[in-house]
Amino acid sequence: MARTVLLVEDDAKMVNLLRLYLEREGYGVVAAYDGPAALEVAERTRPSLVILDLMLPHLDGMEVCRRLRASSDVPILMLTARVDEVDKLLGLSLGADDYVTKPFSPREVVARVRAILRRTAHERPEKILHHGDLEMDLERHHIRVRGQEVRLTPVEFKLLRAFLESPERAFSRDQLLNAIYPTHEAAVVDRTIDVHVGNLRAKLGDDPNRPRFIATVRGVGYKLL
Amino acid sequence: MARTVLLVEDDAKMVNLLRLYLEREGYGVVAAYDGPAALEVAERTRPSLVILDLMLPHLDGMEVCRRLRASSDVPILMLTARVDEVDKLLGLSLGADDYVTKPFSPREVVARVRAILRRTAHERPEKILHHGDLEMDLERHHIRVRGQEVRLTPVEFKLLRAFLESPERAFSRDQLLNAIYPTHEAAVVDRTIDVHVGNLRAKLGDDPNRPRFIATVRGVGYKLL
DNA sequence: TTATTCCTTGACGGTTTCTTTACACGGTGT
DNA sequence: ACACCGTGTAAAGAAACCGTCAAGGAATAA
Repeated sequence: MARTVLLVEDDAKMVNLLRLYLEREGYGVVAAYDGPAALEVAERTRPSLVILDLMLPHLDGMEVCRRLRASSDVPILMLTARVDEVDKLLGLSLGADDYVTKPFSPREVVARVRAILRRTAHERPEKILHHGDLEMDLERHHIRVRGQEVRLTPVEFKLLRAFLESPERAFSRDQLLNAIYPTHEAAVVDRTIDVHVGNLRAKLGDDPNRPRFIATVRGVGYKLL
Repeated sequence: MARTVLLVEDDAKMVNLLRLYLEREGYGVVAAYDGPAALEVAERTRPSLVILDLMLPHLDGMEVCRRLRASSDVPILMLTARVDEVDKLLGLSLGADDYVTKPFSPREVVARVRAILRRTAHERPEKILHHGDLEMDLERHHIRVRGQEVRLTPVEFKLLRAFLESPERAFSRDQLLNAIYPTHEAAVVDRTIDVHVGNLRAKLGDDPNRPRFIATVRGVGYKLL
C-alpha cells in the first residue's frame, strides 16, 4: 500500500528535509509551493495525507485547508510558525487533524504522519476510553465510575467524551460547545456549559472544590484531571 | 513502566549531577563517556531516551546522533554549549527531539526529559514553553517552577506567557498590558502591571532585589532573565 | 396525545481576581 | 542633605467568575 503525502510548503529547504525523512519511511512525496498549486495537485494525485504550512504565498494555509476540506476528507497536518497561532487553529476548528509548531524536528513530523495514517487506516476508533476510575464504552454508550454504571444524558456523554479524549487538557467553554454541537447549528450561551458540567459532576460524585475528575480552570474553562 | 535514560557525556561531574536528578524522578540511568561506548550501550540496553552532549571525545555528538538514528528512533535530547542558532537547527535536522544549551540547570533537563517522554508516550506533542526552571504547558494551562506546580490567575498566566515567549526581552508596561488585553478593550493604569508582577514574583518565589526570574528594568519595565 | 426527561437561560450569592490608591523605600541628581 | 522619581507592596472597593437553582420550552418516550 503506497501512501502518498502532499507537502505544501514554500521553503524549498524544508521541503527537501521533510521529503528525505518521509521517503526514508516509505511514503511517496509530492510537493506544492503555494496554495493554488496545492489544490491542483491534491485534486490530481489524491494523496493519503496533506502536510500544510500555515504561511503560504498567494493563498494562506487556512484557506487552503478549508478548500481541501470542501472537496475531500483527506487528513491534514498543519505546520505553524508560532505557538499562539495554535489558538487560532483550535478556535477556528477548520478541520486540520493535527498540527506541529516550528521549530520542529522532522522526526516529529514523521511520527505524526504515521499516527494519523494509522488512525485513518484502521478506521476504527477506540471502543473504550479509560481514565483513572472512569470508563466510557462508546459502542454501548455506557459509563462506569469505579466500576459502577452511571446514566448520562446525551450532552453529558459528549462532554465527558471530549474530556476523556484529551485528559488534562484545558478546554474553553467554546471548545466544549463545539464538541457538543459539531455542526455549529446552535447558538448557545457558553455558560450553559457550566450547568452541564455541574450536572456531570453531580453524577460522577465530584465536588467542584475538591475535584477528582473535572477541575475548573478559572478564567479559561474546565479540564479532566 | 521503568524508563531508562542513556546519558552520553564525558564530564563525570555532569553525569553524576544529572544522574542524581533523573533517578530522583524515577528514571533508570545508564551512562556512556564517549561516542563509541554510547552506541554500544544504546544497542545493549535499549534506553527510552538518550541525552547526548554535542561535544564528545572520539566521535562527535552529531555523528553519534546520526548513527543512533540509523538503527532506532529513540528520542534524543541534545546538550549544546553554544547558543548558536545554526547548531540548534543542525541538531534538529539530525533528528534530535529537543536541545538544551549550557549552562542549564539539572531541573531543566529533567523537565525536558519528562516532556519528551510524555509526548512520545501518547504520540501527541505538547505545546510547552521552557525557560530555565520554568515550564509552561499551554494546553494543560499548567505551570511548574523547579518541577513543582504553581497556580496562577489568568492575568498572571498571560503575563508569564509573554515573558516566556521572549525571554530576556525587556517589556514596557504598555507592552505587557497589550499582552494581557489583546483586544485593547480596557483602559488600565500601567502601574497595575507592577502589582501583577509583584504577585507573580511572590508565586514564583522570586525576590525583586535578587531576581532569578523576573527582573526590573528601571525606567523601562520588566524582563525575564 | 400525555408524561417525562432534557436543554437552555437568567438570576442570585459567594468567592476570587483585578484595579486603583496610597504610602514606604531607595537610588539619582542637584 | 534634599527633593525627586521610579518601584514595591498593602489594603480596599469594584468587577469578574463560577456554582447552583428554578422556570420555560424542546425533545423524547409511552
